[in-house]
Amino acid sequence: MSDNLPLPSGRGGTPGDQVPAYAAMLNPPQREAVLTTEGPVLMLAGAGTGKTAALTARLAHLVATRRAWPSEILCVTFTNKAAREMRERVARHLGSPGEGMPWLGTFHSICAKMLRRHAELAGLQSNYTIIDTDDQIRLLKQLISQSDLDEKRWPARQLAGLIDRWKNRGLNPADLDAVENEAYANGRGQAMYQLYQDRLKSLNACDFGDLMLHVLNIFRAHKDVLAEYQQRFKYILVDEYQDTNAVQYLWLRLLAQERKNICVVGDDDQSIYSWRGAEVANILRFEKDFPGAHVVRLEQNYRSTPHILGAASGLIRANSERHEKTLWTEMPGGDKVRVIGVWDGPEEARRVSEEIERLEREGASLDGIAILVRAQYQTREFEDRFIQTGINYRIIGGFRFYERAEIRDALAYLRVIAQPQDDLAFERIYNQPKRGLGAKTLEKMHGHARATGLPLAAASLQLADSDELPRRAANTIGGLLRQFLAWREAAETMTPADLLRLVLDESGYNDMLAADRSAEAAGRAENLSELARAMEEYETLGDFLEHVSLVMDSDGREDEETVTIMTIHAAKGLEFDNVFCVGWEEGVFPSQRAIDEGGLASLEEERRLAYVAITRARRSCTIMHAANRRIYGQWTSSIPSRFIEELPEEHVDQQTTMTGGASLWRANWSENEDPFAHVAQNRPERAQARGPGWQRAVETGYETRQKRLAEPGRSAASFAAKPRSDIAIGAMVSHAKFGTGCVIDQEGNKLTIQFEEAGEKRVIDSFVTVVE
DNA sequence: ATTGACGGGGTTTTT
DNA sequence: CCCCGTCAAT
Repeated sequence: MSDNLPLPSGRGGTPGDQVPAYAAMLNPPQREAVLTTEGPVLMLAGAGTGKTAALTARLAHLVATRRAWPSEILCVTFTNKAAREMRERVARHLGSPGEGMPWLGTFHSICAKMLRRHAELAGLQSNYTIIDTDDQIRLLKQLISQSDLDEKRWPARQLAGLIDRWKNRGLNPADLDAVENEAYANGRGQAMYQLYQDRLKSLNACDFGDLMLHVLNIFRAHKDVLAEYQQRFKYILVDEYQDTNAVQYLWLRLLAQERKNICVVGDDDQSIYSWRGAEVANILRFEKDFPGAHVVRLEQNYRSTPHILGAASGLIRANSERHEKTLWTEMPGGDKVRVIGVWDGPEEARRVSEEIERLEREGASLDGIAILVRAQYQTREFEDRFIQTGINYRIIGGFRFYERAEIRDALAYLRVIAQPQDDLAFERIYNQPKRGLGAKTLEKMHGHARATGLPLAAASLQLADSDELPRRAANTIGGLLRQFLAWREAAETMTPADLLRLVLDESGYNDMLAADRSAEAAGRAENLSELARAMEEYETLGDFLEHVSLVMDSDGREDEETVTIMTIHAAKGLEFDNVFCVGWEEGVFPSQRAIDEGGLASLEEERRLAYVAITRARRSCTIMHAANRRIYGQWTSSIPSRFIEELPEEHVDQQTTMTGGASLWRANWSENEDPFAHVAQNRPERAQARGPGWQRAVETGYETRQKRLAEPGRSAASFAAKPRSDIAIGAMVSHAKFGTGCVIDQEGNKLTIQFEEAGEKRVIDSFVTVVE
């Protein structure tokens, strides 16, 4: 730290030198990370150690001290959320809102921007389309069947996965070796990859992976372009460096190698995306890549209580490949991490909802509560329970807004307007709404397009003017394409939002929804108006389309307080006062796949995931596991996750409340002979004693049963729900929230009801009354 | 060109 | 178990 910059001393700072606001709140290592501006810097920032604060302060510092203009700093994040947050905080520091930093964004959005400027160097036009996985799969399916391959044997998904991985590694079709080539359809991997790339080019389109790969290719082939960016970016900052993949790493290395002012921030313990191509090795060998790198460790945690931190740290210590870190906190007190064993999944959900109600009574906000699951399917149980008890909840993930069918249809119309070569989009909507065009017509259109080399839409127009098609179909196609011509003209003068409304009207899409009496139609129409509303802030159609594919996320934020249910992956980077980690059982977490395949490495990734989960908690963390769970319809008995056993005993409060007591545990476990056999294998020294987790589970089993029996109404009714005798299928019932409706299915105490207003819902029978 | 029966597959997914 | 995509039948 050789900089002569004002450091805060005491309250006031050195005389005559005002402490910059951005530096005032920083601790010594953070300040070091901010002030070491020149040369490579590796910031190892543990969970909750204020790395975003340090990063934004560094940005502010670079600008405030005139080392660089905002436009000369490249700042890369992984998520739009992170980019947005960074942008806001920097603006606050610099006191200047507005654009400010043109090169702050996600890897993909920055590459998209670069690619727009140099599209021709990648064989594209600058208005290229970015296709999503859905389009990708559809395209690949076409190519596979055209290549006389059996899509059953060689699924498009598999090929898509391979291509994605190749792109993540920076490999073009020509770069594949024989082994890679063999990976698909007996040595046709390379050819199919090449075919796909050619096809994309002719569609003037690229996929997500291409955004990085094309730019990397341009940098490699055009030194002048690379040099321009190397000159421009005086400083480079990278967030979440542990999540970078090979192509991103290569891209960064090219950009940084001239000035070497690159600062990367990350935490190898939070690397949870290796299955998506992220390479922890990037962060582990940064010092080798950039000799003389300055390493700063942020270890003071500002988020969690000592017990939460202790539990998480103890757990992660079981991993082998990592930068050793010692997180500490000045925060006082707090409860131990609670570990609660329950009988089955429904009881788990019930316990969590009871705890949430308790927290509410204690004055906690629902917004500060999160339920973290390993996999999406686990959300179901909680959703059911929260509907029943009326706890506001929201599930993050699942389908995103712009992945819904109606949104994708609308976007397809807009894409065809913006980019007539977009065959994929045209194909999606040529018979949506139904126009009486079928596979036969499509086939002819494709054939003509291939024969003439024209885009699908243009070829169809020609075809419509010939006698190749039945008159009816020809008229329909001709009419549709004339509409597109008109819309394209309208796009010149209209705002994108108005254009969308016009298109939805004139295409008959709105009519189709209006005619649809099903429960979802109203919601779809609502989504489309929301889409139009979201478009209001964009000036051109092109802007909007890029934002949709790259930036738009579906934060349908509501004003009501809600509990958040989400996967651990989705929770990274977030924090909550009270966290419930559920489903900590072998086979669920760690997942069966991680246990079966991938060996130690994937188990360690699961453990990092567990670490991320626990460290989301500020004040309380509760870990749950069930003895029985229904997986794919089969009831299976399960044993507590090995991660529970790895938590340091002094930070854990075991509260197993197993219905039926320890005898049932043993009964369940006996099928598996020795539930902790793996522990014995991995840790010979514990073979006799078993782990503390096991001990705790057995010891507390009985006592809590007594408690349970003394508490009527809390028995494990959850797995013996009896249907109400006064309700049968066909009955008319009334529900306080959803109004009246007709019972269309009855399963135990769960009813599926077709409500007159609210559509089809699943509710619990005790919440309805019989009408008439 | 829309409907029903089957069979297969079913982690995580920032972009 | 349940959702999906594909196929055969109206």
